[in-house]
Amino acid sequence: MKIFLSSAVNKIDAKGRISIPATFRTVLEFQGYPGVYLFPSFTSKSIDGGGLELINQISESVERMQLFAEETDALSTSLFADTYNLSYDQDGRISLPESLIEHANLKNKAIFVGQGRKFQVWNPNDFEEFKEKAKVKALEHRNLIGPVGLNKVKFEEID
Amino acid sequence: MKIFLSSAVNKIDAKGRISIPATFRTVLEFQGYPGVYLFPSFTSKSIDGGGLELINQISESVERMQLFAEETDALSTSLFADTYNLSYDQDGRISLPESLIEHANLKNKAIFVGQGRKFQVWNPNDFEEFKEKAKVKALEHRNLIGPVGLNKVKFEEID
DNA sequence: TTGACTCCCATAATATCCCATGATAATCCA
DNA sequence: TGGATTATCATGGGATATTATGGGAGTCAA
Repeated sequence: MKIFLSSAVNKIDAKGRISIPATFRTVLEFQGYPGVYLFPSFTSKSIDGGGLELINQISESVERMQLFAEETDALSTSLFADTYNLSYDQDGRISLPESLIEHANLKNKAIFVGQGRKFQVWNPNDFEEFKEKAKVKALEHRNLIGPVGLNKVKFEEID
Repeated sequence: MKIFLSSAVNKIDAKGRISIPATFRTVLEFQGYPGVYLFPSFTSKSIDGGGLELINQISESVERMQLFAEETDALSTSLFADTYNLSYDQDGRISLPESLIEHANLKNKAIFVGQGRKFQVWNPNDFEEFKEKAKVKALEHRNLIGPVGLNKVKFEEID
Protein backbone atom coordinates (compact mmCIF):
# COMPACT_ATOMS: atom_id res chain seq x y z
CA MET A 1 0.00 0.00 0.00
CA LYS A 2 1.24 3.48 -0.90
CA ILE A 3 0.75 6.28 1.56
CA PHE A 4 1.54 9.97 1.81
CA LEU A 5 4.90 10.44 3.52
CA SER A 6 7.27 13.28 4.43
CA SER A 7 6.77 16.93 3.67
CA ALA A 8 7.82 19.56 1.17
CA VAL A 9 7.56 23.33 0.85
CA ASN A 10 6.55 24.53 -2.61
CA LYS A 11 5.97 27.96 -4.13
CA ILE A 12 2.71 29.46 -5.24
CA ASP A 13 3.63 31.29 -8.45
CA ALA A 14 2.27 34.49 -9.98
CA LYS A 15 -0.53 32.57 -11.68
CA GLY A 16 -1.56 30.93 -8.44
CA ARG A 17 -0.15 27.54 -9.35
CA ILE A 18 1.63 25.18 -7.01
CA SER A 19 3.34 21.88 -7.63
CA ILE A 20 2.09 18.83 -5.82
CA PRO A 21 5.18 16.95 -4.62
CA ALA A 22 6.09 14.21 -7.05
CA THR A 23 5.96 11.57 -4.34
CA PHE A 24 2.36 12.55 -3.54
CA ARG A 25 1.42 12.43 -7.21
CA THR A 26 2.70 8.89 -7.36
CA VAL A 27 0.33 7.92 -4.56
CA LEU A 28 -2.59 9.72 -6.17
CA GLU A 29 -2.02 8.03 -9.50
CA PHE A 30 -1.60 4.69 -7.82
CA GLN A 31 -5.14 5.14 -6.52
CA GLY A 32 -6.36 5.24 -10.07
CA TYR A 33 -7.16 8.82 -10.84
CA PRO A 34 -5.06 11.68 -12.13
CA GLY A 35 -6.32 14.28 -9.71
CA VAL A 36 -6.47 15.33 -6.11
CA TYR A 37 -9.32 16.02 -3.69
CA LEU A 38 -8.96 18.99 -1.36
CA PHE A 39 -11.15 20.41 1.37
CA PRO A 40 -10.77 22.71 4.37
CA SER A 41 -9.77 20.89 7.52
CA PHE A 42 -12.46 20.90 10.18
CA THR A 43 -10.01 21.20 13.00
CA SER A 44 -7.26 23.52 11.81
CA LYS A 45 -6.40 26.30 9.41
CA SER A 46 -5.15 23.89 6.79
CA ILE A 47 -6.30 21.96 3.76
CA ASP A 48 -6.94 18.25 3.85
CA GLY A 49 -6.04 16.36 0.70
CA GLY A 50 -6.19 12.89 -0.69
CA GLY A 51 -7.06 10.76 -3.66
CA LEU A 52 -9.89 8.56 -4.80
CA GLU A 53 -9.66 6.33 -1.74
CA LEU A 54 -10.29 9.20 0.63
CA ILE A 55 -13.29 10.58 -1.21
CA ASN A 56 -14.74 7.10 -1.65
CA GLN A 57 -14.49 6.44 2.06
CA ILE A 58 -16.27 9.68 2.78
CA SER A 59 -19.14 9.24 0.37
CA GLU A 60 -19.64 5.62 1.33
CA SER A 61 -19.97 6.49 4.97
CA VAL A 62 -22.49 9.19 4.16
CA GLU A 63 -24.55 6.71 2.15
CA ARG A 64 -24.37 4.17 4.93
CA MET A 65 -25.62 6.56 7.58
CA GLN A 66 -29.30 6.54 6.61
CA LEU A 67 -30.09 9.89 8.07
CA PHE A 68 -33.24 11.91 7.69
CA ALA A 69 -33.29 14.01 4.58
CA GLU A 70 -32.56 17.16 6.50
CA GLU A 71 -29.53 15.75 8.23
CA THR A 72 -28.22 14.22 5.03
CA ASP A 73 -28.35 17.59 3.32
CA ALA A 74 -26.54 19.23 6.19
CA LEU A 75 -23.87 16.59 6.35
CA SER A 76 -23.24 16.27 2.63
CA THR A 77 -23.16 20.04 2.30
CA SER A 78 -20.46 20.47 4.88
CA LEU A 79 -18.55 17.54 3.41
CA PHE A 80 -18.87 18.17 -0.32
CA ALA A 81 -19.64 21.87 -0.83
CA ASP A 82 -16.08 22.93 -0.08
CA THR A 83 -14.39 19.90 -1.57
CA TYR A 84 -12.57 20.41 -4.84
CA ASN A 85 -11.45 17.79 -7.30
CA LEU A 86 -8.49 19.33 -9.02
CA SER A 87 -6.59 17.67 -11.79
CA TYR A 88 -3.04 18.81 -12.15
CA ASP A 89 -1.30 19.76 -15.36
CA GLN A 90 1.45 17.72 -16.91
CA ASP A 91 3.96 19.41 -14.69
CA GLY A 92 2.03 18.35 -11.60
CA ARG A 93 0.64 21.75 -10.70
CA ILE A 94 -2.80 22.84 -9.54
CA SER A 95 -4.33 26.25 -8.94
CA LEU A 96 -5.94 26.41 -5.55
CA PRO A 97 -9.46 27.85 -5.27
CA GLU A 98 -9.74 31.13 -3.43
CA SER A 99 -11.79 29.64 -0.59
CA LEU A 100 -9.08 27.12 0.28
CA ILE A 101 -6.32 29.71 0.08
CA GLU A 102 -8.24 31.83 2.52
CA HIS A 103 -9.04 29.03 4.90
CA ALA A 104 -5.40 27.97 5.12
CA ASN A 105 -4.06 31.54 5.10
CA LEU A 106 -1.71 30.77 2.21
CA LYS A 107 0.57 33.45 0.79
CA ASN A 108 3.33 32.51 -1.63
CA LYS A 109 4.46 29.26 -0.09
CA ALA A 110 2.78 26.14 1.18
CA ILE A 111 3.97 23.00 2.90
CA PHE A 112 2.61 19.61 1.97
CA VAL A 113 2.59 17.33 4.98
CA GLY A 114 2.18 13.59 4.49
CA GLN A 115 -0.19 11.91 6.94
CA GLY A 116 -0.61 8.41 5.64
CA ARG A 117 -3.99 8.01 4.04
CA LYS A 118 -4.25 11.74 3.52
CA PHE A 119 -2.06 14.81 3.58
CA GLN A 120 -2.41 18.41 4.65
CA VAL A 121 -1.42 21.73 3.12
CA TRP A 122 -0.36 24.52 5.48
CA ASN A 123 1.05 27.98 5.50
CA PRO A 124 4.63 27.01 6.51
CA ASN A 125 4.69 29.50 9.38
CA ASP A 126 1.38 28.35 10.77
CA PHE A 127 2.55 24.78 10.58
CA GLU A 128 5.68 25.56 12.57
CA GLU A 129 3.51 27.15 15.21
CA PHE A 130 1.20 24.17 15.25
CA LYS A 131 4.17 21.89 15.65
CA GLU A 132 5.49 23.91 18.58
CA LYS A 133 2.19 23.80 20.38
CA ALA A 134 1.90 20.12 19.75
CA LYS A 135 5.35 19.58 21.15
CA VAL A 136 4.44 21.42 24.34
CA LYS A 137 1.36 19.31 24.69
CA ALA A 138 3.42 16.24 24.10
CA LEU A 139 5.82 17.21 26.86
CA GLU A 140 2.95 17.70 29.24
CA HIS A 141 1.93 14.15 28.53
CA ARG A 142 5.43 12.88 28.64
CA ASN A 143 4.57 10.24 31.15
CA LEU A 144 2.26 8.65 28.62
CA ILE A 145 4.88 8.54 25.98
CA GLY A 146 7.56 6.41 27.46
CA PRO A 147 10.81 6.34 29.37
CA VAL A 148 13.06 7.70 26.66
CA GLY A 149 13.67 11.37 25.95
CA LEU A 150 11.67 13.10 23.34
CA ASN A 151 13.69 13.76 20.22
CA LYS A 152 11.23 14.49 17.52
CA VAL A 153 7.51 14.37 17.43
CA LYS A 154 5.46 12.93 14.68
CA PHE A 155 2.01 14.37 14.15
CA GLU A 156 -0.77 12.35 12.85
CA GLU A 157 -4.46 12.87 12.90
CA ILE A 158 -6.47 9.87 13.90
CA ASP A 159 -10.16 9.30 14.26
CA MET B 1 -16.94 7.63 -9.67
CA LYS B 2 -18.09 11.12 -10.53
CA ILE B 3 -19.99 13.14 -7.98
CA PHE B 4 -21.11 16.73 -7.57
CA LEU B 5 -18.37 18.59 -5.70
CA SER B 6 -17.56 22.14 -4.64
CA SER B 7 -19.73 25.18 -5.15
CA ALA B 8 -19.95 28.17 -7.45
CA VAL B 9 -21.90 31.41 -7.55
CA ASN B 10 -23.30 32.27 -10.98
CA LYS B 11 -25.36 35.16 -12.29
CA ILE B 12 -28.92 35.11 -13.49
CA ASP B 13 -28.82 37.43 -16.51
CA ALA B 14 -31.44 39.80 -17.89
CA LYS B 15 -33.00 36.99 -19.91
CA GLY B 16 -33.31 34.78 -16.87
CA ARG B 17 -30.52 32.45 -17.93
CA ILE B 18 -27.89 30.96 -15.63
CA SER B 19 -24.83 28.85 -16.34
CA ILE B 20 -24.59 25.43 -14.79
CA PRO B 21 -21.00 25.11 -13.56
CA ALA B 22 -18.86 23.27 -16.07
CA THR B 23 -17.82 20.69 -13.49
CA PHE B 24 -21.46 19.84 -12.84
CA ARG B 25 -22.18 19.55 -16.55
CA THR B 26 -19.37 17.05 -16.81
CA VAL B 27 -21.04 14.88 -14.18
CA LEU B 28 -24.45 15.21 -15.83
CA GLU B 29 -23.08 14.21 -19.21
CA PHE B 30 -21.19 11.34 -17.67
CA GLN B 31 -24.54 10.01 -16.48
CA GLY B 32 -25.66 9.76 -20.07
CA TYR B 33 -28.00 12.63 -20.66
CA PRO B 34 -27.38 16.20 -21.73
CA GLY B 35 -29.77 17.78 -19.30
CA VAL B 36 -30.54 18.36 -15.68
CA TYR B 37 -33.43 17.44 -13.34
CA LEU B 38 -34.55 20.07 -10.87
CA PHE B 39 -37.20 20.11 -8.16
CA PRO B 40 -37.95 22.10 -5.02
CA SER B 41 -36.26 20.74 -1.92
CA PHE B 42 -38.64 19.33 0.68
CA THR B 43 -36.64 20.54 3.60
CA SER B 44 -35.27 23.92 2.62
CA LYS B 45 -35.79 26.96 0.45
CA SER B 46 -33.56 25.59 -2.28
CA ILE B 47 -33.66 23.59 -5.48
CA ASP B 48 -32.51 19.99 -5.61
CA GLY B 49 -30.76 19.00 -8.80
CA GLY B 50 -29.16 16.01 -10.39
CA GLY B 51 -28.91 13.85 -13.47
CA LEU B 52 -30.32 10.57 -14.66
CA GLU B 53 -28.96 8.65 -11.67
CA LEU B 54 -30.79 10.81 -9.16
CA ILE B 55 -34.13 10.64 -10.93
CA ASN B 56 -33.78 6.88 -11.31
CA GLN B 57 -33.07 6.43 -7.62
CA ILE B 58 -36.10 8.49 -6.76
CA SER B 59 -38.50 6.68 -9.02
CA GLU B 60 -37.23 3.33 -7.80
CA SER B 61 -37.83 4.19 -4.20
CA VAL B 62 -41.30 5.45 -5.04
CA GLU B 63 -42.09 2.19 -6.80
CA ARG B 64 -40.88 0.20 -3.84
CA MET B 65 -43.65 1.78 -1.79
CA GLN B 66 -46.42 0.35 -3.92
CA LEU B 67 -48.01 -1.38 -0.97
CA PHE B 68 -49.55 1.84 0.13
CA ALA B 69 -51.10 2.90 -3.10
CA GLU B 70 -52.74 5.98 -1.77
CA GLU B 71 -49.67 7.37 -0.16
CA THR B 72 -47.56 6.48 -3.15
CA ASP B 73 -49.85 8.50 -5.35
CA ALA B 74 -49.64 11.46 -3.07
CA LEU B 75 -45.91 11.16 -2.79
CA SER B 76 -45.20 10.70 -6.47
CA THR B 77 -47.52 13.54 -7.31
CA SER B 78 -45.71 15.94 -5.07
CA LEU B 79 -42.34 14.58 -6.18
CA PHE B 80 -42.81 14.66 -9.90
CA ALA B 81 -45.29 17.46 -10.43
CA ASP B 82 -42.70 20.09 -9.68
CA THR B 83 -39.76 18.31 -11.24
CA TYR B 84 -38.34 19.83 -14.41
CA ASN B 85 -36.05 18.26 -16.93
CA LEU B 86 -34.14 21.13 -18.46
CA SER B 87 -31.62 20.84 -21.23
CA TYR B 88 -29.02 23.53 -21.36
CA ASP B 89 -27.88 25.47 -24.40
CA GLN B 90 -24.47 25.10 -25.98
CA ASP B 91 -23.02 27.55 -23.50
CA GLY B 92 -24.30 25.46 -20.61
CA ARG B 93 -27.15 27.75 -19.55
CA ILE B 94 -30.72 27.04 -18.48
CA SER B 95 -33.69 29.27 -17.75
CA LEU B 96 -35.20 28.40 -14.43
CA PRO B 97 -38.99 27.99 -14.21
CA GLU B 98 -40.78 30.63 -12.20
CA SER B 99 -41.98 28.17 -9.55
CA LEU B 100 -38.41 27.12 -8.71
CA ILE B 101 -37.16 30.68 -8.63
CA GLU B 102 -39.89 31.51 -6.15
CA HIS B 103 -39.32 28.48 -3.98
CA ALA B 104 -35.62 29.22 -3.66
CA ASN B 105 -36.07 32.97 -3.37
CA LEU B 106 -33.62 33.63 -6.19
CA LYS B 107 -32.79 37.16 -7.30
CA ASN B 108 -29.90 37.82 -9.66
CA LYS B 109 -27.40 35.34 -8.29
CA ALA B 110 -27.48 31.69 -7.33
CA ILE B 111 -24.99 29.32 -5.76
CA PHE B 112 -24.67 25.76 -7.01
CA VAL B 113 -23.69 23.52 -4.10
CA GLY B 114 -22.27 20.05 -4.66
CA GLN B 115 -23.65 17.36 -2.36
CA GLY B 116 -22.29 14.17 -3.80
CA ARG B 117 -24.93 12.36 -5.79
CA LYS B 118 -27.00 15.51 -6.09
CA PHE B 119 -26.56 19.25 -5.84
CA GLN B 120 -28.60 22.20 -4.61
CA VAL B 121 -29.23 25.70 -5.91
CA TRP B 122 -29.59 28.46 -3.32
CA ASN B 123 -29.89 32.17 -2.95
CA PRO B 124 -26.28 32.85 -1.86
CA ASN B 125 -27.36 34.76 1.23
CA ASP B 126 -29.76 32.08 2.37
CA PHE B 127 -27.09 29.49 1.82
CA GLU B 128 -24.60 31.20 4.09
CA GLU B 129 -27.14 30.95 6.86
CA PHE B 130 -27.88 27.32 6.13
CA LYS B 131 -24.20 26.47 5.96
CA GLU B 132 -23.59 27.70 9.47
CA LYS B 133 -26.38 25.59 10.86
CA ALA B 134 -25.33 22.65 8.71
CA LYS B 135 -21.86 22.74 10.18
CA VAL B 136 -23.22 22.39 13.68
CA LYS B 137 -25.54 19.59 12.68
CA ALA B 138 -22.87 17.82 10.70
CA LEU B 139 -20.42 17.87 13.59
CA GLU B 140 -22.88 15.75 15.54
CA HIS B 141 -22.46 13.04 12.92
CA ARG B 142 -18.91 13.55 11.89
CA ASN B 143 -17.38 11.27 14.43
CA LEU B 144 -19.16 8.40 12.71
CA ILE B 145 -17.72 9.13 9.34
CA GLY B 146 -14.22 7.80 9.37
CA PRO B 147 -10.97 9.13 8.07
CA VAL B 148 -11.88 12.79 8.37
CA GLY B 149 -14.10 12.45 11.39
CA LEU B 150 -13.42 14.57 14.46
CA ASN B 151 -9.70 14.36 14.57
CA LYS B 152 -7.57 13.98 17.60
CA VAL B 153 -3.87 14.36 17.50
CA LYS B 154 -1.74 11.40 18.27
CA PHE B 155 1.75 11.94 19.57
CA GLU B 156 4.36 9.42 18.88
CA GLU B 157 8.07 9.34 19.26
CA ILE B 158 10.33 8.66 16.35
CA ASP B 159 14.05 8.86 15.94
C1' DT C 1 -46.49 43.80 -32.76
C1' DT C 2 -44.86 42.00 -28.20
C1' DG C 3 -42.79 38.87 -25.31
C1' DA C 4 -40.58 34.35 -24.45
C1' DC C 5 -37.36 31.41 -26.12
C1' DT C 6 -33.92 29.69 -29.08
C1' DC C 7 -29.36 29.74 -31.54
C1' DC C 8 -25.17 32.05 -32.45
C1' DC C 9 -21.28 35.14 -31.79
C1' DA C 10 -18.19 38.44 -28.93
C1' DT C 11 -15.42 39.21 -24.96
C1' DA C 12 -12.81 39.25 -20.75
C1' DA C 13 -11.05 36.56 -17.25
C1' DT C 14 -9.19 32.50 -16.04
C1' DA C 15 -7.28 27.95 -16.52
C1' DT C 16 -4.59 24.81 -19.05
C1' DC C 17 -1.03 23.36 -22.42
C1' DC C 18 3.54 23.31 -23.79
C1' DC C 19 8.28 24.44 -23.74
C1' DA C 20 12.51 26.33 -21.33
C1' DT C 21 15.59 26.65 -17.37
C1' DG C 22 18.24 25.75 -13.26
C1' DA C 23 18.85 22.86 -9.48
C1' DT C 24 19.31 18.58 -7.50
C1' DA C 25 19.50 13.66 -7.51
C1' DA C 26 20.56 9.34 -9.85
C1' DT C 27 23.30 6.75 -13.00
C1' DC C 28 27.11 5.35 -15.52
C1' DC C 29 31.64 4.13 -16.67
C1' DA C 30 36.70 4.51 -17.45
C1' DT D 1 36.16 6.22 -7.00
C1' DG D 2 35.24 10.35 -8.87
C1' DG D 3 33.86 12.92 -12.56
C1' DA D 4 30.73 13.34 -16.22
C1' DT D 5 26.30 12.34 -18.25
C1' DT D 6 21.44 11.72 -17.68
C1' DA D 7 16.89 12.05 -15.18
C1' DT D 8 13.81 14.14 -12.39
C1' DC D 9 11.78 17.96 -10.32
C1' DA D 10 10.06 22.61 -9.20
C1' DT D 11 9.31 26.82 -11.40
C1' DG D 12 8.86 30.61 -15.02
C1' DG D 13 6.48 32.33 -18.96
C1' DG D 14 4.26 32.56 -23.69
C1' DA D 15 0.54 30.59 -26.33
C1' DT D 16 -3.92 28.46 -26.46
C1' DA D 17 -8.40 26.74 -24.70
C1' DT D 18 -12.29 27.03 -21.61
C1' DT D 19 -15.68 29.37 -19.00
C1' DA D 20 -19.14 32.61 -17.58
C1' DT D 21 -21.65 36.20 -19.35
C1' DG D 22 -23.52 39.90 -22.45
C1' DG D 23 -26.05 40.81 -26.43
C1' DG D 24 -27.83 40.38 -31.50
C1' DA D 25 -30.77 38.01 -34.70
C1' DG D 26 -34.19 34.57 -35.82
C1' DT D 27 -38.47 31.70 -34.50
C1' DC D 28 -42.89 30.93 -32.79
C1' DA D 29 -47.26 31.84 -30.58
C1' DA D 30 -50.78 34.89 -29.01
